[in-house]
Amino acid sequence: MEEPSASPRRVTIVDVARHAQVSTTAVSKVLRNAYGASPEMRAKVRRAIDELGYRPLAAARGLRGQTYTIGVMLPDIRNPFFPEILDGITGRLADTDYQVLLGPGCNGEKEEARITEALIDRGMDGLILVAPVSPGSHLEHLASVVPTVIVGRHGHSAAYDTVNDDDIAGAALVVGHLAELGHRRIAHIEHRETDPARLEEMPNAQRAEGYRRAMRSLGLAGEIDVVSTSYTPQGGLQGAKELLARPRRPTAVFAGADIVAMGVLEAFAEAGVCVPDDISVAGYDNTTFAALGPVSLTSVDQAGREIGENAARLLLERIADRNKPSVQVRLSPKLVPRRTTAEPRR
Amino acid sequence: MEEPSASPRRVTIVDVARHAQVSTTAVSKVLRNAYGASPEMRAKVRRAIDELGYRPLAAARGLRGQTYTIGVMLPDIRNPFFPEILDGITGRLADTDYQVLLGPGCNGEKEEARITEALIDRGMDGLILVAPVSPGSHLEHLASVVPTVIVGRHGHSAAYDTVNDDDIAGAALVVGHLAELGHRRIAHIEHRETDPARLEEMPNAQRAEGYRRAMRSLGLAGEIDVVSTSYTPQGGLQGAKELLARPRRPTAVFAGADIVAMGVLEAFAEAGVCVPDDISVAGYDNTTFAALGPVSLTSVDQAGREIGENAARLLLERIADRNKPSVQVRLSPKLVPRRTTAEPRR
DNA sequence: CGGGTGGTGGGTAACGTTTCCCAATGGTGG
DNA sequence: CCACCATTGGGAAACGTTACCCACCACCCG
Repeated sequence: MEEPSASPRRVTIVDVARHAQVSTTAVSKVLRNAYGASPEMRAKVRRAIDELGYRPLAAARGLRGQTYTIGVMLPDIRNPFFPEILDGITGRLADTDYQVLLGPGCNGEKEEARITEALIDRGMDGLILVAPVSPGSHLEHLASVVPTVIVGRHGHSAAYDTVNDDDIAGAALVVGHLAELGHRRIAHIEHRETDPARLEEMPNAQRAEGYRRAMRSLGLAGEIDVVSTSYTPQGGLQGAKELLARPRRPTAVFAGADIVAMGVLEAFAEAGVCVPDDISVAGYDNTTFAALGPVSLTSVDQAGREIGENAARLLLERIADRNKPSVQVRLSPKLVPRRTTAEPRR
Repeated sequence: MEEPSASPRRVTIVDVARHAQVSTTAVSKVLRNAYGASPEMRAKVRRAIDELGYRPLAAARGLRGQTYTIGVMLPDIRNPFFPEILDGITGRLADTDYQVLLGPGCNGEKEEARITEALIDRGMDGLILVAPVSPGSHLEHLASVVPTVIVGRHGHSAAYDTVNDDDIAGAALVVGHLAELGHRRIAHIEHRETDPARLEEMPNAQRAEGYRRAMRSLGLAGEIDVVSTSYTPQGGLQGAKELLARPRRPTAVFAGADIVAMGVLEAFAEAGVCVPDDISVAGYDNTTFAALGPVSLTSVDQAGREIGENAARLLLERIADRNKPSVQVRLSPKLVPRRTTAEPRR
């Protein structure tokens, strides 16, 4: 009696070698485009590969050489900004042998460490970490084990490359836009940052700092009003409620991220506050959500695709030469004014 | 002269064995909770593992046994419904040794095949495919190679388990709700399905079929009006424009997915059509977007978390026993009425 | 004509883990 | 007291691929 679906043993490099009447070494050389194989040999081996439908097993490759796999970690799969970055990464990697795998959403330092370790254990050739919250020392450690690119986190290291958007400038764009419309009482909702070490490195902290600086430079230092919650719709909801409870309500709210603005808009709708007639609202990230008709949220565009492309490019370069000097790429944000911001009511 | 950051060789099972003064076999047994190790031995080995900070290398494990990795493929990372499923999966797997990795977004059969193959090449112990578009024969092939669970696709097989929501019933909920409000001219925007083989299996086709059946059973067969586009905001935009151009405009639109409804709402806003005063709009999936204040979209809840939990559970069972009979789980949808649906204007 | 030299091809030992076996021990029932 | 068994431990051969090195063959140059 035979197993009904006894999976037929996988085709290996040995089968290919036998079929093509060459050595396994030769097949391996062809697979890796390595030196030492004549054109005729290459053609013969490739034919055998096609005829047998051979596919190299990443696990076995990883034991000696590379797995041709890049691990990507996104902090929050729900934030519609991150898929843009991912598109940029996969786009840049599309015509290489590399394949991207994603670690699933994670929140918190502990979970993040678990996932980065899992990615390393699974033999990733390189890591792209988007807005990681781990302390810099841990990032350095990771980078010493495997080529790494850090996206969306300021502060740099000789061990890894970084790709960033200028969040200080982005915040200034928003504040400038609102001030130009005539607003003075401009409030900001930030993502609470407790760790002093991260205070300078995280984009959320930079946006808050950019807000403060811009307010000061416009002579609005006295109007600075920051609410600390989190970069989630719930954070926006809560922040907006706090602002509505102020004795002197702000006339404009700069939410640190579009998903925060989502919560803000919801809170205002519930409270019967009209946007932009009663209060203007601006977000950050220019997600697809912001562009949407019924929302039409003023936001800041970060060119997520470009960020991802740069990250992938730098990672490939670092995989090729692990000792190359580290690179910092900084891109510039653009304001996208829409219908949630307008002149304040007189 | 020494390398500045010459990555210190990884700790292996051999190091652990030496440190604990036992054989590598013994360490392996402890790692896998296998038979043949006394409690004292286990304690001794575990101590050595902790002291050395040993972590097993998945690639090496995969060569003989398991990699303790589950591959998940989502069709569209931008559709906010899918993270719910993912949460269910990771939740169910949280206190096991298994780790989830995601294949990045894919569209089209070819891309899907590439990613599933890449996941298999990378030694996944099991696959969870969400709403795959590949032909059934390809799914059977995959399932013969590696334990597989198919989510969100009707039609079953002895080779794999399935988890579904009853899309026919869900569509009926929406149509029933709109009819009860007094609507008769209820249109539907579907995701175009060209392949006849998939016509019965894909959720989008089932929703369209459910719409038709519900219309007929309510005596509204003459009012059936289906526009075929795609499950994207752009698809909704285009579909809505087509409907607005009808000589007799519908009074209600049932979009096959919330992201489609996003586009519909945008088109209506642009055209100055008021929702729900002029036209009612309903979606499907009950995404976080639908719940949002300024949107408040009537939708159908699919219990994505529960879907994911079931998928993960079934996959673990199938990994444990590859020859167990296949299981089909079917969950029931729930209507969530919100502010985009109302009585038609007289 | 001897000895480099550059272009080919292959043999073999890793890589880190698990699986398959066998050995030793001590207890147990006939 | 002998066979048998259950328990505990380890040796060694896989798993599929790549890295390292050596052999061979022309060919060219002095």
